Amino acid sequence: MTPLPKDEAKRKRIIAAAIEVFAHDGLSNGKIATIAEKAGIGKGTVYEYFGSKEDIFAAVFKDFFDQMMTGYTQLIDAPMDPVKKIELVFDYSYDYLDLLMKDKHGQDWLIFLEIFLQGFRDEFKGIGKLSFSAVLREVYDIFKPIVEEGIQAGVFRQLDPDYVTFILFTALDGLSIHYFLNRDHYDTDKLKEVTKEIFLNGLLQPSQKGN
Amino acid sequence: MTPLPKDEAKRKRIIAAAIEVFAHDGLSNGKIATIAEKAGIGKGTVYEYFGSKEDIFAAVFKDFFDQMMTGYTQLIDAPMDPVKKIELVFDYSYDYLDLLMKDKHGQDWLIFLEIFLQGFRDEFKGIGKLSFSAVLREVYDIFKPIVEEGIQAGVFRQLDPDYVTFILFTALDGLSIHYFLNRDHYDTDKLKEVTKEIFLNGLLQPSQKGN
Amino acid sequence: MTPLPKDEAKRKRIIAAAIEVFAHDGLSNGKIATIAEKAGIGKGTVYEYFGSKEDIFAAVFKDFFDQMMTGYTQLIDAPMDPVKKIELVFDYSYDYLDLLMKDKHGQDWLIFLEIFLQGFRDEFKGIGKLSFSAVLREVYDIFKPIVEEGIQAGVFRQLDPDYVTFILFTALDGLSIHYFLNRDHYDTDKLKEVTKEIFLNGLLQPSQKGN
Amino acid sequence: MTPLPKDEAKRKRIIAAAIEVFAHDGLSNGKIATIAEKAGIGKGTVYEYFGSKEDIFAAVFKDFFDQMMTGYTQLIDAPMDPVKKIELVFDYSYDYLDLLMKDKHGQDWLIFLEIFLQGFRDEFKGIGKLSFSAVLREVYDIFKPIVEEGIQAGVFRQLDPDYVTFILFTALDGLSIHYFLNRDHYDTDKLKEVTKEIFLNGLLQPSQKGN
DNA sequence: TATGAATGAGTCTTCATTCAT
DNA sequence: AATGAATGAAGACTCATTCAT
Repeated sequence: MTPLPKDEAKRKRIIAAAIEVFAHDGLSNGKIATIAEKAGIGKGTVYEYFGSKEDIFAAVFKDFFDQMMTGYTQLIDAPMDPVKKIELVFDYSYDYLDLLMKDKHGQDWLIFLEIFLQGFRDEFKGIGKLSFSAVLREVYDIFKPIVEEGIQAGVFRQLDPDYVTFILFTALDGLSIHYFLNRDHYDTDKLKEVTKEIFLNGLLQPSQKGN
Repeated sequence: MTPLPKDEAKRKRIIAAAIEVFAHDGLSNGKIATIAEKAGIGKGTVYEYFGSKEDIFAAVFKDFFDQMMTGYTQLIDAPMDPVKKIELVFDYSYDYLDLLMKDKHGQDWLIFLEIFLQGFRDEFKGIGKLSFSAVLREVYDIFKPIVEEGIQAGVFRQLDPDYVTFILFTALDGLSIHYFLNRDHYDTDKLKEVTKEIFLNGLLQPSQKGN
Repeated sequence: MTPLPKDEAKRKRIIAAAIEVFAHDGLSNGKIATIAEKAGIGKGTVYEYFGSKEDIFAAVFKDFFDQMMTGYTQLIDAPMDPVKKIELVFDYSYDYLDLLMKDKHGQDWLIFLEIFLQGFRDEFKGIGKLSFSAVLREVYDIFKPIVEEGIQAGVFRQLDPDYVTFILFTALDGLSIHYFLNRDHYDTDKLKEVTKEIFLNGLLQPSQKGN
Repeated sequence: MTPLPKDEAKRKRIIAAAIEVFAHDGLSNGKIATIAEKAGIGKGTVYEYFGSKEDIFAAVFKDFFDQMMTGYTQLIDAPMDPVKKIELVFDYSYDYLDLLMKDKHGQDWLIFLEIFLQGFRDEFKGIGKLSFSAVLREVYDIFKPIVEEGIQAGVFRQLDPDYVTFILFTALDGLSIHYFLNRDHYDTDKLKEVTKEIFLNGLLQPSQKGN
């Protein structure tokens, strides 16, 4: 169904255009015609690279997802003590969003949520091809090694690592979204400090305090 | 344009139907005709109560928002020490979602996000009538008194209450969404415990530990 | 799927317009927009009466079919000796086409063939909802009683009535189509005479000749 | 526009592919891309051999027409008495269709009708390049010599040969189409017998009976 | 006040055809 | 001569909204 990509650069251009258009107009309101125009190609050409609008959603999602995860996995895979990693993870979340927003189309990030929502609904109805909840759990698991390492080293409180990971990542997710929506109203450095103060103290063994 | 509702019960029925329909089909795919049918009225009648589909979005949003906030404000206004309040706020978040999901249409909650997204996009484009970021900051502020009280009483760490509030609420928001999407995979009581363990320790003065 | 007809007269008007349009432009090339325009209604209204273009094909087919068959069945059900009936059936075929062609849109008749062709192809592919070969055999059977009566009365040759019926009707069908395509080149009365001369002599017992 | 074919074998392959595709999908739904693929060539190459889709229709029509007529003309040109010829013509019609249907793509025959229909419509609108009614009359005329010979020899009834020819051929055409659509329901040999019984008796002088 | 028939702007998608390689 | 990537005109169908009853 989905045709094989002939020209990878053009495919990227379509995805970039799609992100812009969907971010500006919404998933439903974003028109294929606009995407084509913005990508500088004919309307029909879009269908040489993607089988349908929905396929574009999927590609956009994957693009965003991969890009975002790359940063985290690099952090997590680095040889470093878990406390430092946690700090970096939090810092990175803010920095990544700042980096995004420096870009002309930083707010494009929001369609990630919209695609996710739609995908989740489809999954719920049994229509979806992708299990978004499974994707989610995969994401949590990326952070689990840090937590496990910290707990095993006796640096973090002795809590169930699955639960701690869930709480950490999802809190971080909430933080990110709202920071994204409100970044003008907060000082990033101060926010970073307070965030780390709260989460590290929440996480660390009492004896470790003073860190 | 939007005529005053003559029959408040019917208006409620339309909103309820709209929530169901939008939750199942999405904001764009949800049809006025389906809403009318589910509400047991004629298609044209919907327009006697709402000026447009977008007005229904707004009404649905307000309905959800008010309902959700009511619970929190009751907690917050109660005479109680701030530590206890924070605990209750976290517990309530999980309980509220559990309560929602017991209902046949628990997942309807998700459209809240979708409406928010659309509203935010409109705001960004300067089209929106409502400032969703202002709404957001109002929400944060609901929680600020607890934080301020705790800090002033010397029970919470001496941090900027605005920042603490932001972090607390937005973390809670992330927690809630992901709990909603994954509640089958976690034991609620255990999750409550670990959540409170982390956040309270993150919040409380070292001397208060053991509380 | 197919909505219930609200206004039977309007439904008829749509069918009439569809016949005209399809006859002029072909099944595939005939546009819903043109049909609507010719019927004096909006494009969307067509879909209030028919679920899809294909549904219109079916309705047009049924309309034609019923109309054509009505004439034949009246003939066949009349109390009359079989020889006379056969004569009338042949005469009627020519007369009916002449009648059609007197009408401004006589050539519209041709789409009957096209719908039939498409339906038959769909049946072949297992897609079709209607079995066109079954319809065909039903049609043959309408004529069988005349043949059976003539054979039993000893007026027609002693041949298998199923085969005689098939040959008679299908020959008549070929005659009709070609007459339709070439009527300007033949004198109808003379054609009627020769047709009857050949078919009656082919059908009648030798002793009956001179009839 | 239509370039001269360079490779006659390839041209034939395209026509063969086109027949298959059109027969399976219909004239409008049959795609050039599918034809090219089935012919084992590139899409663009089709246009090296045919100027347009419509040109392919014409080529397909001609191919079919020539093939079908070849059989008849061979029969008709053979030195043989007219009664025998008529018998052979009828037999041949059934045999030819049986032969076609033994082939994997026997039903491809139907597109002949569809092309004819479209051509006739174009002729009616004054667009067509070919006069399909003229083609038709040419076909009738192929059979006329047999009829004339039989009448002149006093073997056939003394009727206008033009009319007899028209009736014979068009009846034969109807017979063929319906036989094609229903051949599973009839015994071919029996059908041949009854057909000849009826048509020969209809045609022959009474004194010739028993022939 | 309630209705639902009518509407047409709007959008995805298809595919014959072109043309640079 | 052969190709297939690119194209955009075209068309079925949807659905929010209107308005006569």
